[in-house]
Amino acid sequence: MIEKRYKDAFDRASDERKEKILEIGIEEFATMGYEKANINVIAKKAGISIGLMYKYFATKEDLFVTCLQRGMKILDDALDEIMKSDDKILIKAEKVIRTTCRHSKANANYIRLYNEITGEKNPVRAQQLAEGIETSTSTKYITSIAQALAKDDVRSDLDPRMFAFFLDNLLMSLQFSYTCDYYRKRFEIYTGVDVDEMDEEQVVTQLLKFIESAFTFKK
Amino acid sequence: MIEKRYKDAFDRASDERKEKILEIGIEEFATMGYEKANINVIAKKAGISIGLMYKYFATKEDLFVTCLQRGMKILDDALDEIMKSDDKILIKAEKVIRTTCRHSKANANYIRLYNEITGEKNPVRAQQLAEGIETSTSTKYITSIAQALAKDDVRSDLDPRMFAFFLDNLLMSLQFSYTCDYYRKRFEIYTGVDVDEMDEEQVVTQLLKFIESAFTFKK
Amino acid sequence: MIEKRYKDAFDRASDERKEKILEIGIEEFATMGYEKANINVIAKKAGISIGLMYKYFATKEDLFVTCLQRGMKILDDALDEIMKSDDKILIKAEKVIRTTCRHSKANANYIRLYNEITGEKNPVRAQQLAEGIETSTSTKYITSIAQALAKDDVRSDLDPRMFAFFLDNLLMSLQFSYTCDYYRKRFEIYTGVDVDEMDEEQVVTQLLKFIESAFTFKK
Amino acid sequence: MIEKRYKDAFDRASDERKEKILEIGIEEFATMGYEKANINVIAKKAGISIGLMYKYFATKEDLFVTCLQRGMKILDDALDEIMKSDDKILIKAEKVIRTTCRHSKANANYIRLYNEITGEKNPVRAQQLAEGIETSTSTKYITSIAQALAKDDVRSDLDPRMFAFFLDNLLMSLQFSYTCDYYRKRFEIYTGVDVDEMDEEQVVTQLLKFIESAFTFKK
DNA sequence: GATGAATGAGGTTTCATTCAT
DNA sequence: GATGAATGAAACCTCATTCAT
Repeated sequence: MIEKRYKDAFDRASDERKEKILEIGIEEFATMGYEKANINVIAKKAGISIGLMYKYFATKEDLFVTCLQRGMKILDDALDEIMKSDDKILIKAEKVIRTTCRHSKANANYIRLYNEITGEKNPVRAQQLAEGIETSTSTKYITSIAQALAKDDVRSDLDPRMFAFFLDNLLMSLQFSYTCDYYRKRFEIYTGVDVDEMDEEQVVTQLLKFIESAFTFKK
Repeated sequence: MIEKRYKDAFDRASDERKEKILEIGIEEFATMGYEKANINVIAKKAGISIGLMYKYFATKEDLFVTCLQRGMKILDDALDEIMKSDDKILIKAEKVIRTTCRHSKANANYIRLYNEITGEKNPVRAQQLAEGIETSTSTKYITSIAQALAKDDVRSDLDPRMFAFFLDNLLMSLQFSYTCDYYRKRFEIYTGVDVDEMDEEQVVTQLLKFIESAFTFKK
Repeated sequence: MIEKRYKDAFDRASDERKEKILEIGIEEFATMGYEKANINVIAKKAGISIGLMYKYFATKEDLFVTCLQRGMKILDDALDEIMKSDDKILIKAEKVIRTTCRHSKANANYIRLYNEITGEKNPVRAQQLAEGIETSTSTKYITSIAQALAKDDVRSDLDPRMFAFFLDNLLMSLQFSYTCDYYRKRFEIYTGVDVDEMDEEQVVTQLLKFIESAFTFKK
Repeated sequence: MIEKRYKDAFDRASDERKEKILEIGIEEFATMGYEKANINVIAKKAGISIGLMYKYFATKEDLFVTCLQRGMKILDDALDEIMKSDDKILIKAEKVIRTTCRHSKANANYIRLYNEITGEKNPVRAQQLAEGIETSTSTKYITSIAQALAKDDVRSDLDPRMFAFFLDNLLMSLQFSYTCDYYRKRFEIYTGVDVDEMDEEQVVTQLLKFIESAFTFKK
């Protein structure tokens, strides 16, 4: 997620304004979806003219990607905090799960934006987005697991990249279950409990048990 | 997914035509997404007039849901086959994973339709869709796991519904990784290999190991 | 209203079927208006196929006109009954007013059809319709008044045709006030009473008084 | 007829443009009728794009109502002028009739719009329209008559509201007879003269005589 | 006589983007 | 820098009418 997708003029805008535009944009894209979100409406809600919006962003897509980048950065920073600690991998895992639950509730719209792009139909855009978003996260997971593997903290017959992949699948699904309408209902159908009523501790404990063997099982 | 979303006239159409319309519809919705899919284009590709299309389906949404129902039925039938066997749960799991891989390749568009609805933003529709689609699958998983639990084939400190939920999260993520552009790239970023080049056996083995403790771990 | 606007096949249909088609047609045109009425819906409600409908009527307009003719004939017959009596003109007037009130309630849909055509925008069609419908009624009024004039029952400085015109204006407005949504509300705004709650006798009395001078005033 | 049915953007348009749009709109709705009038055509004739039309009016119906309001205001203002004078009621009546004739010729399209809504089939809309349009006129008539009644200028056994109602029925019918195709032909059938050839004085005189007793008759 | 599947032109409405001021 | 009026392509949906059976 390196490439900037806004025009120089956006840099020159006041922080307050930048903040507002992205906040409103995230809100709108998250609740309406990319296609149904209306850039004129976003401009109006953000208190700027549509003309100025186009001085800041060349296209609707650019605005969307910039909103997305902002959301992803916040999630990534949180993950960073956890992953750079010296905790044992099992402790890290617990922290990550717990943080995932909390963040999903606190930053629901960022997760919804993320969910939005997982449905991207244009192959080129999908690839670019995936590269920008997944590379950083995956690297952190893979590195952590590889380190644990070196320390013999993890069963040795598991491929660390596959391990990271499965782990992130579970976390991603959990995020969506906290934030996206379809996934929320699905969570309720499976567990019998609305996700907002669900005891967070229960989720953390159960998920940890579920993946326990990957960390501790020795042949 | 009980209620029919097509008009009686559609029942009276030839099987060949029904087939064609749904096939084209699935293709179009899967590749374009719901919003960008164009009913007039679907009608033209299916070789019927737009007027007739509306004799068959009252709205674009009805056509979409009918396409979806068809796709889901096929996936559900396949799952049924596996789940009603007497195999031990670990064998079932292996079969399900393997079938998931195969089906995802063979029926990519059905999975893409499924992916499409996971992004549904309208809460009411999202709930209806989730109920229609997830109930059947979840019931099968939960039942199988509960039976295994009764036979002591599974660690007893795991909630069967949570277990089923985590399991399905992994399978669902796998399906999308085989079929949806964003998830495919993500798969490659994590594993280092394009999903089409990936040895299916490797995926099955690694995923089985990942979830092994859930099935075998005893305190 | 001489010209027949249906095909020969309609004549050959059973009376029951003819009845049904016109009844449903009148109902539909009266409640939906000409433009929004749907000929396919009329056919379905009447229990015949749309194909057969077009065997009976060449166009939607022809069906409408045939429905209209039927409605007008019934109203005209009732008027005939009154006008051919030997009553004094003032008695006739009272009878006509009273009959107008009753008929408007009993045959609301016929009146609504009549109201529908008073808005006809095509000059040629408007003329044809007016000729077909108004000629018969106007002749009756004018003749009656002329006879009364000859007998000196009516003030002599009034033109009988103008007299008839004004009289019919009042009766027509009354009909619409009993049957058409806009006119009904207008009636309530003027009189303060919903037309269904209004005492019929009150209407008859007041209207008779209103036009009294035309009949009795002598210079 | 209080609530505004246009968007703020319409207020900001130049007077010339507002004028043009409403003028063209009135013309189009008056000659084609609501259903057959085409917004795209109106926009084109008014020299603006269809997109801008929808910046001014949210729906076709809103455009129609705004056109209607404009037409009604002009008619209402004219009536105001007459009614607020101190003339005796018989003089007022004469003036109103004469003005009605003139206005109907000069502002035929306004009257045609009015005629259009008297056929409204949707009960809720019909009521709203009637309230917006008839309340003001009826109040003026009823007040004037009640005042005359107090001054004993009018026969006392007539209900002023009924009186006003009958009076307006005659005037309304006259308006339509000058402007709407069906009513014009009907006028000719009754009087034997095309309304454009008819001497206005003759109409005024005859109508005054017709209603004379209401004003002058004493038991 | 009777059916109803089939057509397709045409209408309303949306919204990303441009550009003159 | 900032505005917001203006554009117009494109999408969904309706329905009178035809015609093969």
